[in-house]
Amino acid sequence: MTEEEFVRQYDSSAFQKPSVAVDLVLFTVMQEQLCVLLTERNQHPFLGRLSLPGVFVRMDETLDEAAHRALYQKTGLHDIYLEQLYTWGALERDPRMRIISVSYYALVPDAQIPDSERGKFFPAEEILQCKNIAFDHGDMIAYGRERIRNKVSYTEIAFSLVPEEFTLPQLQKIYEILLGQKLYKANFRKKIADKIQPTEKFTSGNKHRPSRIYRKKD
Amino acid sequence: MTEEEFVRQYDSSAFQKPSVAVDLVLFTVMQEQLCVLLTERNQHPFLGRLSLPGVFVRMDETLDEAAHRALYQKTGLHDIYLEQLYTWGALERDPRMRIISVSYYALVPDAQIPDSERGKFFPAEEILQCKNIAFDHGDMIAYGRERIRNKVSYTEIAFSLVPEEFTLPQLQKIYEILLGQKLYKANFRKKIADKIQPTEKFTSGNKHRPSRIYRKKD
DNA sequence: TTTGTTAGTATTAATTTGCTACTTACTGTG
DNA sequence: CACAGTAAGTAGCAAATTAATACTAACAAA
Repeated sequence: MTEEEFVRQYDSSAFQKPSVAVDLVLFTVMQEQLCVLLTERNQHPFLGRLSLPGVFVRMDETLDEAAHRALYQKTGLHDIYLEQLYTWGALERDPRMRIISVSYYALVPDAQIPDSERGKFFPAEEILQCKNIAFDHGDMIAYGRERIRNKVSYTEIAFSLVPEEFTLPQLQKIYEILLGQKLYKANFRKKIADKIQPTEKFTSGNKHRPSRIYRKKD
Repeated sequence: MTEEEFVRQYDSSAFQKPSVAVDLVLFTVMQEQLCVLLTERNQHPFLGRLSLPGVFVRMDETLDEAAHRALYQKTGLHDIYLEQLYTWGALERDPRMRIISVSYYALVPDAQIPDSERGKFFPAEEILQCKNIAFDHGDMIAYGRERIRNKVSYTEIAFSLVPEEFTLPQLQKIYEILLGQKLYKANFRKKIADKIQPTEKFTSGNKHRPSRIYRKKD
C-alpha cells in the first residue's frame, strides 16, 4: 500500500487520531543537585503524584511553540535553552485516551528562577528513586538527564545553567554535577579557556581568596 | 490553566487533532557511501520528488511498532537496528493537512538488502545537495546522518551496518564513512579490540593477503 | 600573625591519538 | 619459482590529552 492510499483510507473511514501533547522537563542546578520542575496533580488519574508541566499542541502552533508556551504558562520564563528530547507513544501512557507526547527539556540558571517557583523543583536523583511520578514522566526525566550528560562534553549547554557572569569554580561545579564525576581543576580550565572571557571583576564577601568573574565568549 | 482544564477544553470544543505519522530514514553503506532508501512520489504534492517511506500511526500501535511496520511493509526487512530520531511539527510541512511526523532511522548491512530494493538507495550526500526531496524529508536525512555521526564513537551502531561476520578493514571502512574521515589502522584496532571476537576463518580469492574474519563479541 | 579556606598555577606521570614504517601473505606475471 | 603488486596486519615513536598531586595566592576571622 502506498502512502497515498494510506492518506485516503485514513481520512475517510477510520478517522480517529491520537491527541498530541508536549511535556517539558525543566532542569536547573540547585544546592549542588540537578533538579526538575514538578507539580502535584490535583485530579485523577495519578492524583497526588508529581508530574511535568505539559500542554496540548494546538493546530496553529509548532511543537517548539507549544513547548515555549508550556514553559511560559507554567513558570513565566522565556528565552531559555530548550530542545526536543523524545516522543512517547505507548498505548496506555495516559489511561484517559491515546495521547502521544513530545517531550522537551529546558535549562535555566538557578538565579533566574522566580521565588514563587523555587519550591516546585525537586532533585532528579531522588525523584527517580521514589517512583512517585505520574504517567511516564519518570522516563522523560531519566531520558533528559541522560541526554544532558552526553551533550555536556561536546556542546556548551552547561553555560545555560549558569548566570551571564560566573566564576570558574561555579562553572566547574555545574559540569561535575551534570557529568556525575569530579574534574581536575587545571585540566578543566585549559579545556574551556577558549569559551570564556575574563572580566575585571571578582567575587567578594567570602572569607577566602576571591574568584575572578567570567562571561561566555561570543 | 491546569492540564486538566486543558483536557476538558480540548476534548469538548476545539476537538481538531493533528494527524501523526512515522517516517523512516533507512541507511545502509553501499559502494563506500552512506545511502538512504527513497521512492519517487507518483502523486501530488511533490509529484516526482523523492520521499522517505512513511505510515500513519494507528490507534492500536505504538510509535516503535509503526516504524517497524513501515520498514516491513516497504522493504520486507525486520530485526534491524531502529531508533527514534526527531519529531517534526512545522505547520505547513504537508500542504494537505496538519501532520506531525515522528522520524526514525534504521541501519541495515548492505548484504542484507534484497535485490528488488537495491535500486531505491541513493547516496545521502548527493541527495542532500540536489534538493529534489519531498516535504521536510531532507531535514530528516540530514538529522539522521548527524545523529549517526555522533553515536558512532560512543556506541556500537557501526556493527549494525556490517554482516555478522566481517573483516576489520571492512568495519574500519564503515567507521570512516560514518565519521567522514580516515582513521589509523593500528589505533582503530586497539580501540575496538574488546568488542570483537576472532574466528578461524579468513577471506579468500583476493590477490593479496587474506583478512581474518571476526564477529561481534557477546 | 596565624589559621582556615578556597582560588588559581605548576609540574609530572599515564594514557590516548597522530603518524610512519615495517613485515606478512596472498595473486598473477615473467 | 622468483618477483612485483597489493592489501592485511604489527611495531614503534612523537604529540597531545588526561590523571593526579603539589604548590602558591588572597581573602576573613581569631
